[in-house]
Amino acid sequence: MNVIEPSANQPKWTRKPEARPDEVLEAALDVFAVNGFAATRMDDIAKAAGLSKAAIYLYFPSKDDVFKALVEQRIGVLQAHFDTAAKDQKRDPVAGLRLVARMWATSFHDLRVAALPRIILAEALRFPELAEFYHRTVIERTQGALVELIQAGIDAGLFRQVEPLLAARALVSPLVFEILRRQAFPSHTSGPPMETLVEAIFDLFLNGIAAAPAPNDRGVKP
Amino acid sequence: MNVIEPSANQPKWTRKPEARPDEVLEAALDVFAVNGFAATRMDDIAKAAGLSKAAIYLYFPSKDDVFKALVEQRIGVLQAHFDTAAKDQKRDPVAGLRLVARMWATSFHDLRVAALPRIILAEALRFPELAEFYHRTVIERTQGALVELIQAGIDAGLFRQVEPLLAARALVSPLVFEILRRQAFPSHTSGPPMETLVEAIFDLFLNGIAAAPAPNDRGVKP
DNA sequence: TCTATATAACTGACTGGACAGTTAGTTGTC
DNA sequence: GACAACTAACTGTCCAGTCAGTTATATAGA
Repeated sequence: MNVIEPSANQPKWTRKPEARPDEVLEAALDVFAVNGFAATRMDDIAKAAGLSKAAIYLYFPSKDDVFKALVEQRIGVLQAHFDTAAKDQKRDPVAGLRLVARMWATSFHDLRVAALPRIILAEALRFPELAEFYHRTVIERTQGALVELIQAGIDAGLFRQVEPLLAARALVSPLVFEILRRQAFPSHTSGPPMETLVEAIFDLFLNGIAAAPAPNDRGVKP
Repeated sequence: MNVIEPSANQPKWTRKPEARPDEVLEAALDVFAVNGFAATRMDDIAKAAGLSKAAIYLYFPSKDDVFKALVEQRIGVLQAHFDTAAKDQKRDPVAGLRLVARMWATSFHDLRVAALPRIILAEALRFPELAEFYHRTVIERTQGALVELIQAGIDAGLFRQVEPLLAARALVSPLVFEILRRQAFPSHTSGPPMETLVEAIFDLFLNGIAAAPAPNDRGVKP
Protein backbone atom coordinates (compact mmCIF):
# COMPACT_ATOMS: atom_id res chain seq x y z
CA MET A 1 0.00 0.00 0.00
CA ASN A 2 2.35 2.69 -1.25
CA VAL A 3 0.58 6.03 -1.02
CA ILE A 4 2.12 8.26 -3.63
CA GLU A 5 3.20 11.54 -2.13
CA PRO A 6 4.41 14.63 -3.95
CA SER A 7 7.85 14.88 -2.29
CA ALA A 8 7.29 16.34 1.16
CA ASN A 9 5.02 19.30 0.49
CA GLN A 10 4.56 21.91 -2.21
CA PRO A 11 5.05 21.06 -5.91
CA LYS A 12 1.66 19.60 -6.64
CA TRP A 13 2.08 18.20 -10.12
CA THR A 14 5.72 18.08 -11.04
CA ARG A 15 5.19 14.41 -11.88
CA LYS A 16 4.61 13.57 -15.51
CA PRO A 17 0.90 13.58 -16.20
CA GLU A 18 1.20 10.83 -18.79
CA ALA A 19 2.17 8.49 -15.96
CA ARG A 20 -1.04 9.29 -14.13
CA PRO A 21 -3.33 6.52 -15.42
CA ASP A 22 -0.81 3.88 -14.39
CA GLU A 23 -0.36 5.49 -11.00
CA VAL A 24 -4.10 5.41 -10.51
CA LEU A 25 -4.25 1.74 -11.47
CA GLU A 26 -1.38 0.96 -9.12
CA ALA A 27 -3.22 2.66 -6.29
CA ALA A 28 -6.47 0.99 -7.30
CA LEU A 29 -4.81 -2.42 -7.12
CA ASP A 30 -3.65 -1.67 -3.59
CA VAL A 31 -7.10 -0.66 -2.47
CA PHE A 32 -9.18 -3.22 -4.36
CA ALA A 33 -6.95 -6.02 -3.11
CA VAL A 34 -7.74 -5.09 0.46
CA ASN A 35 -11.40 -4.08 0.19
CA GLY A 36 -12.76 -5.81 -2.87
CA PHE A 37 -14.65 -3.86 -5.47
CA ALA A 38 -17.90 -2.79 -3.85
CA ALA A 39 -16.36 -1.62 -0.58
CA THR A 40 -13.70 0.48 -2.26
CA ARG A 41 -14.49 4.17 -2.51
CA MET A 42 -13.17 6.34 -5.28
CA ASP A 43 -11.87 8.63 -2.56
CA ASP A 44 -9.75 5.77 -1.23
CA ILE A 45 -8.17 5.19 -4.60
CA ALA A 46 -7.64 8.90 -5.03
CA LYS A 47 -5.98 9.24 -1.67
CA ALA A 48 -3.71 6.26 -2.37
CA ALA A 49 -2.75 7.84 -5.68
CA GLY A 50 -2.09 11.23 -4.09
CA LEU A 51 -4.90 12.86 -6.02
CA SER A 52 -8.43 14.08 -5.51
CA LYS A 53 -11.35 11.95 -6.55
CA ALA A 54 -12.25 14.36 -9.32
CA ALA A 55 -8.80 13.92 -10.86
CA ILE A 56 -9.42 10.24 -11.36
CA TYR A 57 -12.42 11.09 -13.47
CA LEU A 58 -10.10 12.95 -15.81
CA TYR A 59 -8.52 9.64 -16.72
CA PHE A 60 -11.27 7.08 -16.24
CA PRO A 61 -14.96 7.55 -16.92
CA SER A 62 -16.19 5.47 -13.99
CA LYS A 63 -15.26 3.21 -11.12
CA ASP A 64 -16.16 0.21 -13.23
CA ASP A 65 -13.75 1.34 -15.87
CA VAL A 66 -10.92 1.72 -13.38
CA PHE A 67 -11.47 -1.86 -12.38
CA LYS A 68 -11.70 -3.13 -15.93
CA ALA A 69 -8.55 -1.27 -16.94
CA LEU A 70 -6.75 -2.69 -13.94
CA VAL A 71 -7.72 -6.25 -14.74
CA GLU A 72 -6.80 -5.89 -18.38
CA GLN A 73 -3.45 -4.38 -17.48
CA ARG A 74 -2.41 -7.06 -14.97
CA ILE A 75 -3.96 -10.02 -16.71
CA GLY A 76 -2.55 -9.23 -20.10
CA VAL A 77 0.99 -9.51 -18.79
CA LEU A 78 0.33 -12.63 -16.79
CA GLN A 79 -1.33 -14.50 -19.60
CA ALA A 80 1.40 -13.68 -22.09
CA HIS A 81 3.87 -15.49 -19.82
CA PHE A 82 1.80 -18.60 -19.72
CA ASP A 83 1.33 -19.42 -23.29
CA THR A 84 4.76 -18.52 -24.63
CA ALA A 85 6.28 -20.76 -21.99
CA ALA A 86 3.86 -23.54 -22.76
CA LYS A 87 4.62 -23.47 -26.49
CA ASP A 88 8.35 -23.78 -25.84
CA GLN A 89 7.89 -27.01 -24.01
CA LYS A 90 5.85 -29.16 -26.35
CA ARG A 91 8.77 -31.59 -26.62
CA ASP A 92 8.84 -32.43 -22.94
CA PRO A 93 5.27 -32.38 -21.60
CA VAL A 94 6.24 -33.08 -18.00
CA ALA A 95 8.72 -30.22 -17.93
CA GLY A 96 6.19 -28.00 -19.68
CA LEU A 97 3.48 -28.72 -17.16
CA ARG A 98 5.85 -28.22 -14.27
CA LEU A 99 6.96 -24.91 -15.71
CA VAL A 100 3.39 -23.65 -16.04
CA ALA A 101 2.67 -24.66 -12.46
CA ARG A 102 5.74 -22.83 -11.23
CA MET A 103 5.01 -19.74 -13.22
CA TRP A 104 1.63 -19.74 -11.65
CA ALA A 105 3.19 -19.60 -8.23
CA THR A 106 5.54 -16.77 -9.10
CA SER A 107 2.87 -14.77 -10.93
CA PHE A 108 0.70 -14.72 -7.87
CA HIS A 109 3.52 -14.04 -5.51
CA ASP A 110 2.36 -10.45 -5.41
CA LEU A 111 -0.58 -10.82 -3.06
CA ARG A 112 -2.36 -7.91 -4.63
CA VAL A 113 -2.40 -9.69 -7.97
CA ALA A 114 -3.55 -12.86 -6.28
CA ALA A 115 -6.56 -10.93 -5.05
CA LEU A 116 -7.79 -10.27 -8.58
CA PRO A 117 -9.20 -13.72 -9.29
CA ARG A 118 -11.13 -13.56 -6.04
CA ILE A 119 -12.53 -10.14 -6.86
CA ILE A 120 -13.48 -11.19 -10.36
CA LEU A 121 -15.21 -14.23 -8.97
CA ALA A 122 -17.06 -12.06 -6.50
CA GLU A 123 -18.11 -9.54 -9.12
CA ALA A 124 -18.72 -11.91 -12.01
CA LEU A 125 -22.46 -11.36 -11.78
CA ARG A 126 -22.12 -7.59 -11.86
CA PHE A 127 -19.59 -7.57 -14.68
CA PRO A 128 -20.47 -10.43 -16.99
CA GLU A 129 -18.36 -8.94 -19.78
CA LEU A 130 -15.37 -8.71 -17.47
CA ALA A 131 -15.86 -12.31 -16.38
CA GLU A 132 -16.07 -13.23 -20.03
CA PHE A 133 -12.87 -11.34 -20.76
CA TYR A 134 -11.07 -13.06 -17.93
CA HIS A 135 -12.34 -16.40 -19.08
CA ARG A 136 -11.18 -15.79 -22.60
CA THR A 137 -7.78 -14.31 -21.82
CA VAL A 138 -6.70 -16.28 -18.79
CA ILE A 139 -8.73 -19.39 -18.23
CA GLU A 140 -9.16 -20.56 -21.78
CA ARG A 141 -5.58 -19.88 -22.75
CA THR A 142 -4.05 -21.52 -19.73
CA GLN A 143 -6.41 -24.41 -20.11
CA GLY A 144 -5.63 -24.68 -23.79
CA ALA A 145 -1.92 -24.78 -23.17
CA LEU A 146 -2.28 -27.41 -20.48
CA VAL A 147 -4.60 -29.52 -22.58
CA GLU A 148 -2.07 -29.52 -25.40
CA LEU A 149 0.74 -30.54 -23.09
CA ILE A 150 -1.32 -33.29 -21.54
CA GLN A 151 -2.43 -34.57 -24.92
CA ALA A 152 1.21 -34.61 -26.04
CA GLY A 153 2.05 -36.60 -22.93
CA ILE A 154 -0.69 -39.10 -23.64
CA ASP A 155 0.41 -39.48 -27.24
CA ALA A 156 3.97 -40.07 -26.08
CA GLY A 157 2.76 -42.78 -23.74
CA LEU A 158 3.87 -40.84 -20.69
CA PHE A 159 0.39 -40.36 -19.32
CA ARG A 160 -2.65 -42.52 -19.00
CA GLN A 161 -5.57 -42.06 -21.36
CA VAL A 162 -7.26 -39.39 -19.28
CA GLU A 163 -9.63 -36.67 -20.39
CA PRO A 164 -7.14 -33.82 -20.99
CA LEU A 165 -9.49 -31.03 -20.01
CA LEU A 166 -10.40 -32.75 -16.80
CA ALA A 167 -6.76 -33.38 -16.01
CA ALA A 168 -5.88 -29.76 -16.74
CA ARG A 169 -8.46 -28.66 -14.22
CA ALA A 170 -7.23 -31.20 -11.72
CA LEU A 171 -3.88 -29.45 -11.84
CA VAL A 172 -5.13 -25.88 -11.85
CA SER A 173 -7.86 -26.16 -9.26
CA PRO A 174 -5.70 -26.93 -6.22
CA LEU A 175 -3.58 -23.93 -7.12
CA VAL A 176 -6.55 -21.60 -7.48
CA PHE A 177 -8.06 -23.09 -4.40
CA GLU A 178 -4.97 -22.33 -2.40
CA ILE A 179 -4.89 -18.72 -3.52
CA LEU A 180 -8.54 -18.21 -2.65
CA ARG A 181 -8.17 -20.04 0.63
CA ARG A 182 -5.30 -17.87 1.78
CA GLN A 183 -7.26 -14.74 1.13
CA ALA A 184 -10.59 -15.74 2.54
CA PHE A 185 -9.16 -17.36 5.65
CA PRO A 186 -5.98 -15.49 6.43
CA SER A 187 -5.91 -16.86 9.96
CA HIS A 188 -5.58 -20.40 8.61
CA THR A 189 -2.64 -19.76 6.38
CA SER A 190 0.00 -21.74 8.10
CA GLY A 191 1.80 -24.47 6.23
CA PRO A 192 4.48 -24.41 3.58
CA PRO A 193 5.17 -21.46 1.30
CA MET A 194 3.44 -21.40 -2.06
CA GLU A 195 6.50 -22.67 -3.93
CA THR A 196 6.83 -25.87 -1.91
CA LEU A 197 3.13 -26.43 -2.09
CA VAL A 198 3.14 -26.11 -5.85
CA GLU A 199 5.81 -28.80 -6.11
CA ALA A 200 3.80 -31.11 -3.89
CA ILE A 201 0.60 -30.49 -5.80
CA PHE A 202 2.39 -31.09 -9.03
CA ASP A 203 3.87 -34.38 -7.86
CA LEU A 204 0.50 -35.63 -6.77
CA PHE A 205 -1.02 -34.59 -10.06
CA LEU A 206 1.72 -36.27 -12.03
CA ASN A 207 1.18 -39.50 -10.21
CA GLY A 208 -2.51 -39.22 -11.01
CA ILE A 209 -1.98 -39.12 -14.74
CA ALA A 210 1.28 -41.05 -15.06
CA ALA A 211 1.19 -44.20 -17.17
CA ALA A 212 1.09 -47.43 -15.18
CA PRO A 213 4.59 -47.73 -13.64
CA ALA A 214 4.77 -44.27 -12.14
CA PRO A 215 7.91 -42.58 -13.54
CA ASN A 216 8.00 -40.36 -10.49
CA ASP A 217 7.43 -42.62 -7.55
CA ARG A 218 9.20 -41.14 -4.61
CA GLY A 219 6.92 -41.57 -1.66
CA VAL A 220 5.73 -45.02 -2.70
CA LYS A 221 6.21 -47.69 -0.10
CA PRO A 222 6.05 -51.06 -1.82
CA MET B 1 -37.22 -17.92 -7.20
CA ASN B 2 -40.53 -18.79 -5.60
CA VAL B 3 -42.18 -15.60 -4.49
CA ILE B 4 -44.41 -16.40 -1.58
CA GLU B 5 -47.88 -15.04 -2.20
CA PRO B 6 -50.75 -14.89 0.23
CA SER B 7 -53.08 -17.08 -1.86
CA ALA B 8 -54.48 -14.83 -4.58
CA ASN B 9 -55.42 -11.67 -2.69
CA GLN B 10 -56.87 -10.69 0.67
CA PRO B 11 -56.13 -12.76 3.79
CA LYS B 12 -52.84 -11.15 4.55
CA TRP B 13 -51.48 -13.19 7.40
CA THR B 14 -53.33 -16.49 7.53
CA ARG B 15 -49.89 -18.08 7.34
CA LYS B 16 -48.44 -19.10 10.66
CA PRO B 17 -46.19 -16.36 11.96
CA GLU B 18 -43.79 -18.82 13.56
CA ALA B 19 -42.91 -19.99 10.05
CA ARG B 20 -41.97 -16.48 9.09
CA PRO B 21 -38.24 -16.52 9.84
CA ASP B 22 -37.75 -19.61 7.70
CA GLU B 23 -39.82 -18.10 4.92
CA VAL B 24 -37.65 -15.03 5.01
CA LEU B 25 -34.49 -17.13 4.84
CA GLU B 26 -35.92 -19.13 1.96
CA ALA B 27 -36.63 -15.92 0.08
CA ALA B 28 -33.24 -14.53 1.04
CA LEU B 29 -31.52 -17.59 -0.39
CA ASP B 30 -33.34 -17.07 -3.69
CA VAL B 31 -32.31 -13.46 -3.91
CA PHE B 32 -28.75 -13.72 -2.56
CA ALA B 33 -28.04 -16.62 -4.92
CA VAL B 34 -28.87 -14.42 -7.89
CA ASN B 35 -27.48 -11.07 -6.77
CA GLY B 36 -24.82 -11.83 -4.22
CA PHE B 37 -24.85 -10.06 -0.89
CA ALA B 38 -24.05 -6.43 -1.60
CA ALA B 39 -26.41 -6.05 -4.54
CA THR B 40 -29.37 -7.57 -2.74
CA ARG B 41 -31.80 -5.06 -1.29
CA MET B 42 -33.87 -5.76 1.75
CA ASP B 43 -36.89 -4.79 -0.33
CA ASP B 44 -36.07 -7.61 -2.75
CA ILE B 45 -36.01 -10.16 0.02
CA ALA B 46 -39.21 -8.72 1.45
CA LYS B 47 -40.97 -8.89 -1.88
CA ALA B 48 -39.81 -12.45 -2.46
CA ALA B 49 -41.11 -13.36 0.98
CA GLY B 50 -44.43 -11.63 0.38
CA LEU B 51 -43.80 -9.12 3.13
CA SER B 52 -42.81 -5.53 3.56
CA LYS B 53 -39.23 -4.66 4.36
CA ALA B 54 -40.20 -3.50 7.82
CA ALA B 55 -41.64 -6.93 8.60
CA ILE B 56 -38.26 -8.53 8.08
CA TYR B 57 -36.87 -6.30 10.78
CA LEU B 58 -39.36 -7.87 13.17
CA TYR B 59 -37.48 -11.13 12.79
CA PHE B 60 -33.92 -10.15 12.01
CA PRO B 61 -32.02 -7.17 13.37
CA SER B 62 -30.09 -6.42 10.16
CA LYS B 63 -29.27 -7.50 6.66
CA ASP B 64 -26.02 -8.98 7.90
CA ASP B 65 -27.93 -11.10 10.35
CA VAL B 66 -30.27 -12.41 7.68
CA PHE B 67 -27.25 -13.56 5.75
CA LYS B 68 -25.56 -15.10 8.75
CA ALA B 69 -28.74 -16.92 9.77
CA LEU B 70 -29.11 -18.21 6.25
CA VAL B 71 -25.60 -19.54 6.09
CA GLU B 72 -25.87 -21.17 9.47
CA GLN B 73 -29.16 -22.78 8.55
CA ARG B 74 -28.04 -24.25 5.23
CA ILE B 75 -24.50 -25.09 6.20
CA GLY B 76 -25.42 -26.79 9.43
CA VAL B 77 -27.49 -29.36 7.55
CA LEU B 78 -24.92 -29.88 4.85
CA GLN B 79 -22.05 -30.39 7.18
CA ALA B 80 -23.96 -32.86 9.36
CA HIS B 81 -24.32 -35.10 6.29
CA PHE B 82 -20.65 -35.08 5.62
CA ASP B 83 -19.21 -36.21 8.83
CA THR B 84 -21.75 -38.84 9.79
CA ALA B 85 -21.21 -40.47 6.42
CA ALA B 86 -17.47 -40.27 6.76
CA LYS B 87 -17.48 -41.91 10.18
CA ASP B 88 -19.51 -44.87 8.90
CA GLN B 89 -16.95 -45.68 6.28
CA LYS B 90 -13.71 -45.90 8.19
CA ARG B 91 -13.46 -49.58 7.30
CA ASP B 92 -13.35 -48.98 3.56
CA PRO B 93 -11.50 -45.74 2.86
CA VAL B 94 -12.06 -45.80 -0.89
CA ALA B 95 -15.80 -46.24 -0.50
CA GLY B 96 -15.81 -43.56 2.19
CA LEU B 97 -14.02 -41.05 0.02
CA ARG B 98 -16.25 -41.83 -2.91
CA LEU B 99 -19.30 -41.36 -0.75
CA VAL B 100 -18.16 -37.97 0.46
CA ALA B 101 -17.47 -36.87 -3.10
CA ARG B 102 -20.92 -37.99 -4.21
CA MET B 103 -22.64 -36.35 -1.31
CA TRP B 104 -20.89 -33.22 -2.28
CA ALA B 105 -22.45 -33.37 -5.70
CA THR B 106 -25.95 -33.98 -4.40
CA SER B 107 -25.68 -31.34 -1.69
CA PHE B 108 -24.89 -28.69 -4.22
CA HIS B 109 -27.46 -29.88 -6.68
CA ASP B 110 -29.62 -27.01 -5.52
CA LEU B 111 -27.94 -24.18 -7.37
CA ARG B 112 -29.00 -21.69 -4.74
CA VAL B 113 -27.03 -23.61 -2.13
CA ALA B 114 -24.09 -23.86 -4.49
CA ALA B 115 -24.07 -20.08 -4.59
CA LEU B 116 -23.32 -19.82 -0.88
CA PRO B 117 -19.63 -20.74 -1.03
CA ARG B 118 -19.13 -18.16 -3.73
CA ILE B 119 -20.90 -15.48 -1.73
CA ILE B 120 -18.97 -16.33 1.40
CA LEU B 121 -15.75 -16.17 -0.52
CA ALA B 122 -16.74 -12.82 -1.95
CA GLU B 123 -17.75 -11.41 1.42
CA ALA B 124 -15.08 -13.02 3.55
CA LEU B 125 -13.34 -9.70 4.06
CA ARG B 126 -16.51 -7.98 5.17
CA PHE B 127 -17.61 -10.80 7.45
CA PRO B 128 -14.47 -12.30 8.94
CA GLU B 129 -16.46 -14.01 11.69
CA LEU B 130 -18.74 -15.58 9.12
CA ALA B 131 -15.77 -16.76 7.11
CA GLU B 132 -14.36 -18.16 10.31
CA PHE B 133 -17.62 -19.92 11.08
CA TYR B 134 -17.74 -21.42 7.61
CA HIS B 135 -14.17 -22.54 7.91
CA ARG B 136 -14.81 -24.16 11.24
CA THR B 137 -18.09 -25.86 10.41
CA VAL B 138 -17.62 -26.86 6.81
CA ILE B 139 -14.05 -26.73 5.67
CA GLU B 140 -12.32 -28.06 8.75
CA ARG B 141 -14.82 -30.83 9.30
CA THR B 142 -14.89 -32.02 5.73
CA GLN B 143 -11.15 -31.79 5.59
CA GLY B 144 -10.86 -33.64 8.87
CA ALA B 145 -13.06 -36.46 7.69
CA LEU B 146 -11.16 -36.77 4.43
CA VAL B 147 -7.80 -36.71 6.16
CA GLU B 148 -8.86 -39.54 8.43
CA LEU B 149 -10.06 -41.62 5.52
CA ILE B 150 -6.90 -40.99 3.56
CA GLN B 151 -4.72 -41.78 6.54
CA ALA B 152 -6.66 -45.01 7.02
CA GLY B 153 -6.06 -45.83 3.39
CA ILE B 154 -2.35 -45.19 3.73
CA ASP B 155 -2.16 -47.33 6.86
CA ALA B 156 -3.97 -50.11 5.03
CA GLY B 157 -1.44 -49.91 2.21
CA LEU B 158 -4.10 -48.86 -0.28
CA PHE B 159 -2.64 -45.44 -0.88
CA ARG B 160 0.84 -44.09 -1.36
CA GLN B 161 2.55 -42.21 1.45
CA VAL B 162 1.10 -38.85 0.54
CA GLU B 163 0.51 -35.84 2.75
CA PRO B 164 -3.11 -36.49 3.78
CA LEU B 165 -4.10 -32.84 4.03
CA LEU B 166 -2.69 -32.10 0.63
CA ALA B 167 -4.44 -35.10 -0.85
CA ALA B 168 -7.71 -34.07 0.77
CA ARG B 169 -7.47 -30.70 -0.88
CA ALA B 170 -6.55 -32.28 -4.18
CA LEU B 171 -9.91 -34.06 -4.06
CA VAL B 172 -11.99 -31.17 -2.81
CA SER B 173 -10.56 -28.39 -4.91
CA PRO B 174 -11.68 -29.61 -8.33
CA LEU B 175 -15.17 -29.99 -6.93
CA VAL B 176 -15.22 -26.49 -5.45
CA PHE B 177 -13.61 -25.17 -8.58
CA GLU B 178 -16.35 -26.64 -10.71
CA ILE B 179 -19.07 -25.10 -8.59
CA LEU B 180 -17.47 -21.68 -8.71
CA ARG B 181 -16.74 -21.98 -12.40
CA ARG B 182 -20.32 -22.77 -13.27
CA GLN B 183 -21.56 -19.73 -11.43
CA ALA B 184 -19.01 -17.22 -12.57
CA PHE B 185 -19.03 -18.30 -16.20
CA PRO B 186 -22.53 -19.59 -16.85
CA SER B 187 -22.01 -19.34 -20.59
CA HIS B 188 -19.19 -21.87 -20.41
CA THR B 189 -21.09 -24.53 -18.59
CA SER B 190 -21.32 -27.18 -21.22
CA GLY B 191 -19.92 -30.59 -20.50
CA PRO B 192 -21.14 -33.48 -18.42
CA PRO B 193 -23.55 -33.11 -15.51
CA MET B 194 -22.09 -32.71 -12.06
CA GLU B 195 -22.59 -36.37 -11.13
CA THR B 196 -20.54 -37.72 -14.04
CA LEU B 197 -17.90 -35.14 -13.45
CA VAL B 198 -17.59 -36.08 -9.81
CA GLU B 199 -16.98 -39.70 -10.76
CA ALA B 200 -14.31 -38.68 -13.23
CA ILE B 201 -12.64 -36.37 -10.77
CA PHE B 202 -12.72 -39.06 -8.16
CA ASP B 203 -11.16 -41.66 -10.45
CA LEU B 204 -8.34 -39.32 -11.34
CA PHE B 205 -7.78 -38.51 -7.71
CA LEU B 206 -7.77 -42.18 -6.74
CA ASN B 207 -5.16 -42.93 -9.34
CA GLY B 208 -3.09 -40.11 -7.96
CA ILE B 209 -2.89 -41.56 -4.49
CA ALA B 210 -3.24 -45.26 -5.25
CA ALA B 211 -0.39 -47.51 -4.18
CA ALA B 212 1.89 -48.63 -7.01
CA PRO B 213 -0.24 -51.07 -9.06
CA ALA B 214 -3.32 -48.91 -9.43
CA PRO B 215 -6.27 -50.87 -8.05
CA ASN B 216 -8.61 -48.88 -10.26
CA ASP B 217 -7.04 -48.74 -13.67
CA ARG B 218 -9.78 -48.45 -16.17
CA GLY B 219 -8.64 -45.96 -18.72
CA VAL B 220 -5.10 -47.29 -18.80
CA LYS B 221 -3.94 -48.43 -22.20
CA PRO B 222 -0.90 -50.67 -21.80
C1' DT C 1 14.95 38.11 -17.61
C1' DC C 2 10.64 39.44 -16.45
C1' DT C 3 5.73 39.67 -16.71
C1' DA C 4 1.26 38.36 -19.26
C1' DT C 5 -1.77 35.10 -21.12
C1' DA C 6 -3.40 30.61 -22.30
C1' DT C 7 -4.12 26.21 -21.07
C1' DA C 8 -3.29 21.87 -18.65
C1' DA C 9 -3.72 19.52 -14.19
C1' DC C 10 -6.06 19.41 -10.45
C1' DT C 11 -9.46 20.23 -6.24
C1' DG C 12 -13.33 21.37 -2.69
C1' DA C 13 -17.72 21.38 -2.23
C1' DC C 14 -21.84 19.96 -3.96
C1' DT C 15 -25.90 16.91 -5.96
C1' DG C 16 -28.77 13.16 -6.55
C1' DG C 17 -29.93 8.57 -6.02
C1' DA C 18 -29.84 4.37 -3.62
C1' DC C 19 -30.83 1.92 0.28
C1' DA C 20 -30.49 0.18 5.44
C1' DG C 21 -32.98 0.89 9.13
C1' DT C 22 -37.16 3.38 11.91
C1' DT C 23 -41.62 4.97 13.28
C1' DA C 24 -46.28 6.03 13.57
C1' DG C 25 -50.11 4.01 12.22
C1' DT C 26 -53.24 0.29 10.00
C1' DT C 27 -55.21 -4.30 9.42
C1' DG C 28 -56.58 -8.54 10.92
C1' DT C 29 -57.43 -12.14 14.88
C1' DC C 30 -59.20 -13.90 19.24
C1' DG D 1 -61.10 -4.00 22.64
C1' DA D 2 -56.71 -5.78 23.18
C1' DC D 3 -52.98 -7.55 20.99
C1' DA D 4 -50.27 -9.44 17.25
C1' DA D 5 -48.74 -8.95 12.52
C1' DC D 6 -47.77 -6.04 9.39
C1' DT D 7 -46.96 -1.64 6.28
C1' DA D 8 -46.32 3.10 4.02
C1' DA D 9 -43.73 6.59 4.36
C1' DC D 10 -39.99 8.60 6.29
C1' DT D 11 -34.89 9.56 7.86
C1' DG D 12 -30.07 9.56 7.63
C1' DT D 13 -26.04 8.17 5.55
C1' DC D 14 -23.01 6.90 2.12
C1' DC D 15 -20.89 7.59 -2.16
C1' DA D 16 -20.38 7.91 -7.42
C1' DG D 17 -20.11 11.34 -10.29
C1' DT D 18 -20.10 16.72 -11.45
C1' DC D 19 -18.87 21.47 -11.67
C1' DA D 20 -17.17 25.93 -10.78
C1' DG D 21 -13.11 27.44 -9.57
C1' DT D 22 -7.81 27.22 -8.32
C1' DT D 23 -2.88 26.26 -9.02
C1' DA D 24 0.85 25.10 -11.77
C1' DT D 25 3.28 25.00 -16.47
C1' DA D 26 4.25 26.51 -21.10
C1' DT D 27 4.71 29.99 -24.42
C1' DA D 28 5.17 34.53 -26.01
C1' DG D 29 6.15 39.05 -26.16
C1' DA D 30 8.76 42.96 -24.22
